[in-house]
Amino acid sequence: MTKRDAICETALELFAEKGIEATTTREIAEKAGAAEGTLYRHFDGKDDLAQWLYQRCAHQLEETLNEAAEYASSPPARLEALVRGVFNFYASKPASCTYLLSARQSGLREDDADEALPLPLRRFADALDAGMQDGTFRDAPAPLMAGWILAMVQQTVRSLKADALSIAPQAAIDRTVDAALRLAEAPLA
Amino acid sequence: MTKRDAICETALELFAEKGIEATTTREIAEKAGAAEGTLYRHFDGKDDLAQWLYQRCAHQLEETLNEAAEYASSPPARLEALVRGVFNFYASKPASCTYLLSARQSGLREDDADEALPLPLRRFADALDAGMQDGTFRDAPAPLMAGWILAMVQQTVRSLKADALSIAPQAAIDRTVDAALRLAEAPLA
Amino acid sequence: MTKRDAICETALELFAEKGIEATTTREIAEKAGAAEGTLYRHFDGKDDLAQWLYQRCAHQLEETLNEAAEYASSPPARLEALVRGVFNFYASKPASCTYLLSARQSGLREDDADEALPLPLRRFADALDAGMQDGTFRDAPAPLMAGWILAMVQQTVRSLKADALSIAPQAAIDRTVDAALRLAEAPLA
Amino acid sequence: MTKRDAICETALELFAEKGIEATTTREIAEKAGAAEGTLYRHFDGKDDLAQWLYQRCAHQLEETLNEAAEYASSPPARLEALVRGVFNFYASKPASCTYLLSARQSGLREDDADEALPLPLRRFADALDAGMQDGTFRDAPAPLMAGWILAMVQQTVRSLKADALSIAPQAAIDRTVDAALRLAEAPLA
DNA sequence: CATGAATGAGTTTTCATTCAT
DNA sequence: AATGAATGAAAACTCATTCAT
Repeated sequence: MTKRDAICETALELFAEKGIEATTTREIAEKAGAAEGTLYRHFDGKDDLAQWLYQRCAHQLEETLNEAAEYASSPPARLEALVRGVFNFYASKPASCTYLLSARQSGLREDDADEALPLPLRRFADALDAGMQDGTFRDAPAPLMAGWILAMVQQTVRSLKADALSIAPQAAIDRTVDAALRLAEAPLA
Repeated sequence: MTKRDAICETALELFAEKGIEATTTREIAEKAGAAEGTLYRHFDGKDDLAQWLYQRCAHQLEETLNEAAEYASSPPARLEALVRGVFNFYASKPASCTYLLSARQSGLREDDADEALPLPLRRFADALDAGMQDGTFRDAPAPLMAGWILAMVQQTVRSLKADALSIAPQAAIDRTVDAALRLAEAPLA
Repeated sequence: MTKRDAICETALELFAEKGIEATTTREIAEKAGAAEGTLYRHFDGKDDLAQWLYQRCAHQLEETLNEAAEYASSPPARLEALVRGVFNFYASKPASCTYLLSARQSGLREDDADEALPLPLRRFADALDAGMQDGTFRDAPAPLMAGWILAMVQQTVRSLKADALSIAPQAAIDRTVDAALRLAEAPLA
Repeated sequence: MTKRDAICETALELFAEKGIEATTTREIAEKAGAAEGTLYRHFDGKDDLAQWLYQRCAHQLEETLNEAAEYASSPPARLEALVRGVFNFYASKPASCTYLLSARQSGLREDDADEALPLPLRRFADALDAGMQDGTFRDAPAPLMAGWILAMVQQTVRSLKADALSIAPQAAIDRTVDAALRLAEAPLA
C-alpha cells in the first residue's frame, strides 16, 4: 500500500464520516501516516482529491451494478438486481457508498454535466424504460422514478447505518426491493 | 425589517444554497446589509444561528403539516395531505424547505435526539401507524416507510428545483402523492 | 497611525530592503505590530499590497516631479528640475524611491500597460521632446534617452545608498544633472 | 547534452525570465527533462546553482569584453569596444546577459565582495581611468561613470528586448555607443 | 549518475469571533 | 443595538531538499 493509497482510503473514510469541509488535510495526512505535503504531490488539493474519490466511487458502483444486472432477463429482475446491487455495494464498500450518496446532493458531480443523469441513476432509468416498453412497468418519467427508487435505497442505507430499524437488515433490504418493484409495476389491468 | 430579520433571511438563503460550512459570516452580513458584529448581538455565533433557523423551519413545516392534515378523515387522506403539505411548504418557503431537508442528513438536529424521530417524519409515521391499525396500510415498520416517502418527496423537490422534469410540476406532485399511497396501501387480497 | 498605515509603511520598507518575495506576511505583521489577518482585511494578499504600494509610490513621485518642474521655463531647466526631483524624492522618501525603482524591472507595473511608458518616464520624455522641438536638445528617440537618464539617476542613487562614492553626495547629484544635460544637449553647431 | 547541462541551460533561462525566487526546482527539472533530485547531484541546491551560473555568466562576459577590447589602441576605442562587447554578449547569449544584469541589483554577487567592483564594471572603470590619465576623458569618479554607462547599456538592452524602440536595433546600439563616449569625453576647451 | 516519492518547515490565506467606539 | 477593524488559531498550500531504489 503506497502513501497515495493510504491517503485515498483515509480521506474517503473521513469524507464519508464527517463530510469534506469538516475534514482537514492535516487530519487526512496524520491518519494516513503521511506528510501533509504528500497529499499535494498526488492531488491539486483537497477538492481535487474529493473529486477524484467521487469519480472512483462512481466507477466502483457502476461496475457493481453492471455485474449485478448482467444476467437479469426481464426488466423487473433487472430492477431488483440493481437495487440489491446498491445494497451489496454498501455492504462491501460502506465508505465509498456513503461518500457517493452524500456527495450526490452537494456540489461535487459537476463533470457529469454532459450526461443527462449521473451514471448510477442512468442504469435505473434504463431498466425502467425497458419495462415501460414491454408493459411490465407503468408509464412514468423514468428519471423521476429512478430518483425515487435510489432515494428510497439511500434512506434504507441510512437507517441501516444508524441501526434505527426494528427489523433485521436483510428484511429491510427485501422490503426495499419489494417497494421498488411496487412503485414501478403496472396496475393489474 | 430589522437587521436581525435581514440576517436571518439572508443566512437561510445562503445556508440552503451552499450549505452552512461554505457560508461565511461576512457573506451573510454583507448580503444582509449589516455589520459582521451584529450577528453576534442576536445569536451566539454562526452555529447557533444555523440551529435557530433549523428550529424555525422545523416549526414552520410542523405547522404547515398540522394545518394540512387537520381535516383528513382517513389515514390515506391524511397521508396525501401530508405529502401535499410538504410540497406546499416548498412552494411557499423554498429556502426553508431546502435548508430543512438538506440538514436532515447533516449533523444539525442534535437536540431532537430525545425524540425518536425528527418531527416531520413523526407525522408521517403516525399517519402510517394509524393506517396499519385499521388495515388500510400494509404492515411494515412505519419509520422506514415514512423515511422512504419523505425521501421520495425530497427527490421530487430536487427535480423540480433543477427543472429536470419532462412533465408539469403539478403532474410531478400528483404522481408523487400517488406513489406514496401505492407504497403504503395494503395488497388487495 | 492606523494598523493599515503601519502595515503599509512596514511593508514598503521591507519590500524596498529585501524584495517582495523575500518578505513574508508574518514579518510585515510582526514589525507593524498587527495580526497577520489584519493585512488581509485591507488587501487581497501580499501581491495586492505590493501593487497598491507601487501605485502609491508612483503617484508620490509623479507629484514630486510635477511640483519640481512646475516653474521650469526652458526644456533644459525642466530636465534639470526633473533629475533633481528624483533625487529629492529619494532624499525625502528613500524607501518609496528604492521600492519604485526596484519594481521597475520586476513584473509589477502591469496596469500601466495602457500607457506607452510608465508615468515618471513619460515626464522625462515630454521634456526631451519639447527640447527637440525647439532645437535645444539633439534629435533622438525620446523614450530611449529618457530611459538612459532615469537609469543613470537610479545608478547614482544606488551608489549613494551603498555609500560607494569617493565624492560628496551633493557633488554626485550635480554631476548626474550635468551628465543628463550633456546627454540631451544638441551639438554646438 | 548531459542532464547537468540541460539543468544549467534551463535554469539560466528561467532565472533570467522570472527571477531566481520565482523559479522552482521542480520547474527547472521538468523543463530540463530531468528528475528533481538530479539537480542536487551536481549542485548543493538552488542557490548554489544560481551562484554557479552567475559566475559562469560573469566569466563569459569577462572573456567577451577581453576579446573585444584586446586591440583597442586608445581609451575611447577601448570604451567603444567594451560597450559593443556588452551588446555582442547580449546578442549571442541573451539569457546569460539578462541574468547577469538582473542579478547586479539583487544580493547575488556576494563573493565579489573582495573586489571593489563587480568584474565587468571594473573593465569599464579601467578604460575610463586610462582616458582620464591621458586627458581624453573628463575627470570624474570612474566607478560612478562606469556605472552610468553600464546602466545605459542595460536600459538599451531592456528596450531592445521589449521591442519598444522606434529605430532599428543597430541604430540604438550606435546611439548608445555615441552617448557613452559623449558622457566620458572631456570638454573641448 | 539518475530518479521521483516523500518530507516538513515555512508560507499564505481564511474566517468565526471579539471589542472599543 | 449596531459597527467594523482587529484578532489569532487553524486551515490550505508550497517547495527546497532528502533518500531509498
